[in-house]
This record gives sequence, structure tokens and C-alpha cells, in this order.
Amino acid sequence: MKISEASRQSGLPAKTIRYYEETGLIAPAARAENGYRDYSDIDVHKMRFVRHARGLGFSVEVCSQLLSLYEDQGRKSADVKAIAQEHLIEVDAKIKELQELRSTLSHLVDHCHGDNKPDCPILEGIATPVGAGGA
Amino acid sequence: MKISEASRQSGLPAKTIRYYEETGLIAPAARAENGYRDYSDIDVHKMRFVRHARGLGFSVEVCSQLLSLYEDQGRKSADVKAIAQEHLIEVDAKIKELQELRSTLSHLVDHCHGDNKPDCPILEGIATPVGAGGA
DNA sequence: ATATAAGATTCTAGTAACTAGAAGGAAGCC
DNA sequence: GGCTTCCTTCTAGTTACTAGAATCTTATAT
Repeated sequence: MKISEASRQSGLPAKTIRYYEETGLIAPAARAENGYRDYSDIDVHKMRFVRHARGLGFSVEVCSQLLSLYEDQGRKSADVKAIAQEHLIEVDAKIKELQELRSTLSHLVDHCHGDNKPDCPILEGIATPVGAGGA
Repeated sequence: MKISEASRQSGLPAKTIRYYEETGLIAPAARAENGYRDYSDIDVHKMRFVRHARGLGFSVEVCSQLLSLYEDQGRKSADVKAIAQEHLIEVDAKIKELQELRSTLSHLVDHCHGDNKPDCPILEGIATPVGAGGA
């Protein structure tokens, strides 16, 4: 099948498929006589794997490792688990960071009147965060 | 003061200060006779404002708007509040997205034995996510 | 047969927000 | 004078695509 059909079936934009090939995440596609890329169902299956892995927030580089493991019948599930756990830790850290940021932001918003006057606890809070100043 | 001191006091790397100047987020610095950038305490104060705003996750572009409002004595706090609220919505969306992703990831990790055998629910879960297949 | 539209190819460049490094001039200190 | 550090500018690399241009192929309609 041609790239547009592979795109439809995999859920990856055609541009992204070419990009993944160019950067080595997926293997170079077979070529039809006219030079067009020619994909098999297996190719599409791998694209979907990549799309789902990306959707879980794995970097392209890690997706590449996961795809290798997926294709390696002799893999150890421990290797996969280690990668996933490491990612989980990063995700947790990111969530925590965002929650803290959200909390600060939310407090600032709550204290701002939001009227025609220039007094603004949000701007003040940014300029002088609590615990950034005094003794 | 020179850029290294402004960097120290503001918490922004010198490279970042130059970058912010180049991209217009902060005004071009005054120059000493030798051509070195020369900063005042007010400049540093603005840098800190920017650093904190960035720390709250505002984009550089929005930081620029916030800085303008901060410098505008005739501002309306409603304008600031609108910007902050919009950002809060985005942060909430991002947190939700990460939490959902975390949940999926965590389930997959929990079901993987993590041993020497190739059977791996994580890889299977990526290849065929629940609810991606059948009737 | 031809006109045209859709889909394929490649290459370049732009996005966000820096960060690293190179080449070279200036300052400070012994 | 020499050494180290700091300053300057410019270029390029990072992550993961996305948009657009120029060109070629294929399919469809008349």
C-alpha cells in the first residue's frame, strides 16, 4: 500500500512516517516501481506500535528501543519493564511539578479582583514570590 | 553591572539573558564604554519577573505580555487575570493528560513480570491497547 | 487525447526555548 | 608579560514534528 493508506491505517500523518524513516525510527520502506513507498500490514502494525508508545509519552529514542525489543523474540521482559518504570518516574515528576505550579497559579488567580484597577496580586506574586524576599 | 552579575542576581543564565534580548523579551541592555552589557537593579528585577513567570509555565510570548502589563501603571487587573486563567486551563489539561497516561503506563508496568522471559504485557499493551481492537 | 486534480517525491525552513561551542577581544591579578 | 576569566558575536544542535515549494505520477472526466 502507499503512504496515504498506511497513514490512514496507522494513524500517523504521512509526513510523520517519512520523518520517522528519515530519522531511523522505522526502517526504510520498500519502493514500488514508480519510486513510491510501499508498505505491508506488518509495517503498519509497527507504525501503530510507535504511535501508541509515543502516546504514552515515550521519547522517539525510547520508542526505538521499545520497537527493537518488540521485534526481539529473545528479549527479557525485565528490560522492557525497566524502561517503562523509568518513564513512569519521569511522568510522576512532571505531574508533581505541574501540580505545584498549578497550585501557585491558582492562589494568585483567586486573589486577583480582575477589575479595571491596576492593583494585581498576580503580577505582584510573580515579581516577588512568597518566600523569595525577606529575612 | 556586567552580565555575569546580572545572571547571578536574576537566576537567569547569561546565555539566556542574551537570548531574551535578541528575541525581544527584554529590552536591549545599555552598553559600557568597552561594549559590555551594563545592567541596573531594575533590569535585574525584570529578569527575575521573567524567570518567575517562566517558572509558572507561561510561554515566553505570554511572559512578554505580562511584563508589559507589569510595567503599565494603567493596566487593568482583569487583563492579567484573563491571561493567568487561560494558562491555568492549559495546565489543568496537561495534568489530566499526564495522569491518564500515567494510569495506563502504571497498569502495564504492574502486569509485567520483569523476568528473563520474553512475554511482556507492556509491549503487548502498546501493540494492542485495550479498546483498540475488536467488535 | 487532454485537462485537471489528487497524491507521491524531495528539500528547505520554521516552531519553542534555549544550550553548547568556537573565535577573538578585554579585564584583572601577580 | 603572562595567566585566567569574562565579555563579545555567530553558528549550530536539541525534540518532534509541521508547513510549504517544486516537481513528477496516477487517476478520473470529458
